Amino acid sequence: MAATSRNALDQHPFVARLQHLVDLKPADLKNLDDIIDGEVVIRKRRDLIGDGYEYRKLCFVKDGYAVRYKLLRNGKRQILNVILPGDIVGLPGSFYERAIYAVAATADLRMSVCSLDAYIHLCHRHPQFALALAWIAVQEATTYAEHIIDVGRRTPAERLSHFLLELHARLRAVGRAEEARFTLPFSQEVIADVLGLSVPHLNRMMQWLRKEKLIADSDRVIELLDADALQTLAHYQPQEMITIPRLA
Amino acid sequence: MAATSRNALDQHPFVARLQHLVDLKPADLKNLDDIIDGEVVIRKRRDLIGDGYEYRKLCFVKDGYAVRYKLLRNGKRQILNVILPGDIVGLPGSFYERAIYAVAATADLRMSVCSLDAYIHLCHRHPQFALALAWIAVQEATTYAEHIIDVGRRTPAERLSHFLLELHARLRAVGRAEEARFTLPFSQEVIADVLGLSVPHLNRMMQWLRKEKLIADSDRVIELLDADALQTLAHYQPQEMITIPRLA
DNA sequence: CGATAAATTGACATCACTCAACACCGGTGG
DNA sequence: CCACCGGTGTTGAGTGATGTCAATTTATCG
Repeated sequence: MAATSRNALDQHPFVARLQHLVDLKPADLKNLDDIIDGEVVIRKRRDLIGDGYEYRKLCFVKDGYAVRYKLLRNGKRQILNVILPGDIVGLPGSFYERAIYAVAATADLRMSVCSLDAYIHLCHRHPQFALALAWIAVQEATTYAEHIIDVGRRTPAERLSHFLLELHARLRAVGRAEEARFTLPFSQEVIADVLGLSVPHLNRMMQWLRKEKLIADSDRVIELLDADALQTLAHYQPQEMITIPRLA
Repeated sequence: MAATSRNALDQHPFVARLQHLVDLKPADLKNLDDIIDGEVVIRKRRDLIGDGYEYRKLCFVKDGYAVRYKLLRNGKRQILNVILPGDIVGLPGSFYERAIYAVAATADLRMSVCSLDAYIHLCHRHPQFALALAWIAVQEATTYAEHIIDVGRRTPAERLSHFLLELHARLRAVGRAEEARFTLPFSQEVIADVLGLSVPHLNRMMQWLRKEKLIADSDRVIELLDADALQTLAHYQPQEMITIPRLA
């Protein structure tokens, strides 16, 4: 796989994301490409990591969508975050003795896979990959932090607005959304489980946003009619991460 | 400060935590010690990082307690997590253009401070520090993830149980708790803002746990009377992180 | 065109919030 | 030594938001 093409990773949304954080030279990309074991495809509605299983890989999502979640005894499900192109599957699961959360594809998923060991080996030789990993983990933690605020203290309408804005920003960062419009890759059931709401109530909030002329949607295409008002409502503020300083 | 004693960091709870993750030699500790700028003390009830300020330091908590939080327009506060000895202040704040969350001491706080730049410089020379940072960020993300499940899908009683169990485990890891007993370093107002509950309701849940003989408490000393039942109730499961693999 | 998933609607019950008031404690200054 | 005060914990009454549990319509996909 490492040799399918000279620049196998060039189009990879994960690489695009990395290059936002740190300056990578072609040689670095080659190093990364060398530890990729291959490509994996997971069909929609399939579980890819089961809660409690041992897993020790990193998967860089090339295309498709998934959710990381936990199922409780009473049948309730909490989705921790949605996984988009450019994200890593296996974080945090691969860093624990056994995976603590499950991951399920919500749309056919294509990923480049490498073993965690190989990646860490690479980190020892090229510390910028270790720093990149740290940066991405911090970013992940920040996404989770906003999510805590959502379910803890934002009203349902605020939560939904916040979710839509953040999703839009993340999709836009990997070229999957237009200026004020994007295709929702998730069902209302999924979104309800992200936001800790019941499906009927989520549906009502969706209608409310439409009634208030904040969004319009048909099928799964969302249009942000008044992004400013949405941002105010949601207490949303875009967060600019610093880039990784170069060696002095 | 770097030279106050030959082993200035020996007793440091952050170092204890590091050594759980990776094998550090005395020379490594010396390297870490060398970039420490000094020690800082923050008095109880003082804000140490303000939301929106630029901050570019890492503070390793030696002693004391704090909370990381966000204030919303309507006056509501969501606490993202509680900060204990061994934790890092400045994560994730220092990785963004401007801090996104505020941090306030809830008890007098002593910390060793270094600049983020210096730490990253160290990472380039000694990649295991970069990996350690990644590991800690992943750990942070995991704590946040459990917190999402708390506020999203656990009932108030389950949340509180989960919080107490997790706090106990984290305190125990740094020698601040006994087998089944610990001193709660936070007021009910703080805990309510952690768990997304109102103070009166949190209070009632506390009473319920007492009534059910799951905990006993006087002053701020909590006794876990039936840890098994608490764990079941809370869907709590201890999470074992893997250690950072050594270079082959 | 049938089958399955997704979105929508409505009636109803209840959990948890709001807004009080009050008890208790330790410290502090008169 | 006592009065005051802020912080903390506790209690109660009332209510509205949000979940539950359907039924029903609409989309999607073989």
